[in-house]
Amino acid sequence: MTDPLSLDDDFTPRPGGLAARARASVATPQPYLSGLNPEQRRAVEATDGPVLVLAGAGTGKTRVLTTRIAHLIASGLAYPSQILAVTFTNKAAREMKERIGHLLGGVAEGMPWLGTFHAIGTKILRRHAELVGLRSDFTILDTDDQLRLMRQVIQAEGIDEKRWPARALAAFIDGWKNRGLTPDKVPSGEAAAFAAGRGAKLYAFYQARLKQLNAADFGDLLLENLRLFREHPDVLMGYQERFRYILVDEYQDTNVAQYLWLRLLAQGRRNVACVGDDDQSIYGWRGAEVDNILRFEHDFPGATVVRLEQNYRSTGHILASASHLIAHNTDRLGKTLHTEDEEGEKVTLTGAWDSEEEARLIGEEIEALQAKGHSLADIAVLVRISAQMREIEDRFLTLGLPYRVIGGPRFYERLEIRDALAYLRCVANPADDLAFERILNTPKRGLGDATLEVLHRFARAKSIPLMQAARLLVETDELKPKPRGALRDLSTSFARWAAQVDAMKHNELAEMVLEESGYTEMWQKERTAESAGRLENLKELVRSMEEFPDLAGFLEHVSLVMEMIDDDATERVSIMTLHGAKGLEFDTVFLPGWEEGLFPNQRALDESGKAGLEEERRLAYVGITRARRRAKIMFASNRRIHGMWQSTIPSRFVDELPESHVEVTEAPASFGGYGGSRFDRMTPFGSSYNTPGWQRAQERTRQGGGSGGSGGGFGERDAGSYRPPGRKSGPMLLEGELVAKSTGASSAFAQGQRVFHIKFGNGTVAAVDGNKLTIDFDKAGRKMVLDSFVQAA
DNA sequence: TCCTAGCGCTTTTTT
DNA sequence: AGCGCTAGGA
Repeated sequence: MTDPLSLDDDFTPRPGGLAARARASVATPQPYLSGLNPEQRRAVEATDGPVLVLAGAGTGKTRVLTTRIAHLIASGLAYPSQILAVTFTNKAAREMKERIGHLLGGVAEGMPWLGTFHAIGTKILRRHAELVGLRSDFTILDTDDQLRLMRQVIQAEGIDEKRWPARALAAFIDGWKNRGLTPDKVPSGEAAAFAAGRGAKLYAFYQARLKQLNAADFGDLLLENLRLFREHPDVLMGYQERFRYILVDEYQDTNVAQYLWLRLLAQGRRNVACVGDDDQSIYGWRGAEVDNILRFEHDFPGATVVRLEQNYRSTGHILASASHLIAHNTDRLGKTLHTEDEEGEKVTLTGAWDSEEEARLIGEEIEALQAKGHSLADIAVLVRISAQMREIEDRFLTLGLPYRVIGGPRFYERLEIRDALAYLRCVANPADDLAFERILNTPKRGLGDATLEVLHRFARAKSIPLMQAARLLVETDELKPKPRGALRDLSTSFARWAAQVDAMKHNELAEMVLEESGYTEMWQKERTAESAGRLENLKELVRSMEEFPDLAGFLEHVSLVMEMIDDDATERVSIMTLHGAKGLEFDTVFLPGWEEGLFPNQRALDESGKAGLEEERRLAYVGITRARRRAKIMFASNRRIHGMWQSTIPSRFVDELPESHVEVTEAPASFGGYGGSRFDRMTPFGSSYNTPGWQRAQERTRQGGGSGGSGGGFGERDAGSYRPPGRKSGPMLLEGELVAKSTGASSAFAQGQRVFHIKFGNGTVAAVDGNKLTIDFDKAGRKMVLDSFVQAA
């Protein structure tokens, strides 16, 4: 990367020359600007008015954002405290803070308004909580609490929970909040969709309960901000004044509420810079509005639009493949990425017989890379759905290949951690009913549903929190002696712990609470491998509390930052979903499971049609563009879905890859899934293929297994023996077409014909579509299969 | 109040 | 297949 403006110190500019003028325009040296390409530099220096930066994958998006902030500060346009910079994830926020720190030498700590939408929303809300009916120490509820609360609301309304599950209500309310809708604004049509028209009413009740509990859920962190800004223009104006510059990361992922929030704040000075990539919008299903980015120029007239198209991450073949694929989408602004990098290795495409073999191939390739000195940390396996991970993990476990699953169950979501946190929440905030309810009978103290019911009634009658109700209730004779004693113990314990909040160090207090409540003991008694792990987690929890000033600070961190930083330094292969991979990059990326139904995901197609397909395609684009040097796409012909083996056909995305940038490699023992009878051409006779299954297969082929190419018998898999050592998978292009393409030629099979399939047994052909057969199997039911998989019965 | 067998559901996920 | 929730019995 050369920059015309980064001058050598020895170089003396010719008076009046370009360099001299450039230098003159830059009053102070700005070393942070050097190394930016012209577009990046434009995005950084366009400080006045709205700016939209369309940043393709790997084009230096974060660099532009951080440099822009550094530039604003260094050139005196704003103090760090006058810059609002929002991201979606804590990780992105952390990274940005670090990088700004590097650029400016440690002032990142002075960026109080750099954070996630939710963190900043919380900060603002705490300052003005009383204006929206909360106290400044309000609790932030997680999904679990939310659900429990909604269940209560549904029950209180006498609605059948079977027909109208809390989950569904949660989804509705979430959706409404994502769109910035308060209960009174919910369109009547939608409100009617839940519980026969009572949707909006339930939403209103739920909101009222939140206020009673002095709590906010994630959606509220933004929604209540909107309400605050709308009802109190003076407050809004204060923030408009303060935030001279606003920067937004991943703008394509913003939902309506976030958009409205930004618009309100940006209305003042209009210095808003949004960075995003419409081609990487993959969160439509959770309310993200690609429209926000597509509409930016309309919303902010006179906006400067900068396209970053120079890719610094991937090789030519990888970039070309990704670009060709994404070009099949129609709803996009359109960018043409280019790279100065070499062409590199072609993207590989490999078909496997089934998902087990697919996992095995991945394992083998990784071991081969490892043998060549590649670091496992530079390798990732990206899957469409988490369920795909299991087989891959199993394989890695067998091989002893260290791996790390990213985005799995998170630390703060573990059962024992939530329980422990519930205890701490009760200590910190005795009015936290949801937390109290959670631990009332954990560990078992004989305080079951019956007691809880009494407690609830008592609390409701007196309009007091459960904790207080418990304290009063034990003085009455409403409870039987046994539960009364247990409840008294618990109640006095909490009083004792609460009295220690200011006296003790919070982590020591936590340890004491977990000990005295019998919670630790509960797991100690279990003595299983699992319980040992849980105890370990509890220790880790207490340890991690040290980093925070007090209990309240710790609890806030937990609710907003649902992650723990993993400091394990072992090099590992990363396994994660495609969604989880956004923003990351690896030298080598494996992309298994490119099959119709799985990817593109059938459900996405069913629920969202063309928009769903395009989002799936963007996901594929995100997947490929994570790779720096090697992208390896794979598909299997059989996959276990919900425990049942299913025949699958290759993803349409496979057809959409550009042939000239892709190399089709053969999976040695997988036959089938390919359009023609490649067996005749490909068989490496005289090689070390000599397993019984192989020989039987050869026999059958010689006997003439039908012109569709008989795959029968090739599924024989005696693990380990069929993989000929040392034989390299060779390229395989069939008549210039990628293997998975439908041949268009009609199949040798006819409707009504009896056929045999290695995995599904006998069946009858129900329909023929080119080389795709729909077969009603006697045992396995109806499946769609490529004809190369079956033979005449 | 607790335990367990059986039932139904199953994309993606942040905060 | 596997998990979480619920209902029904001990």
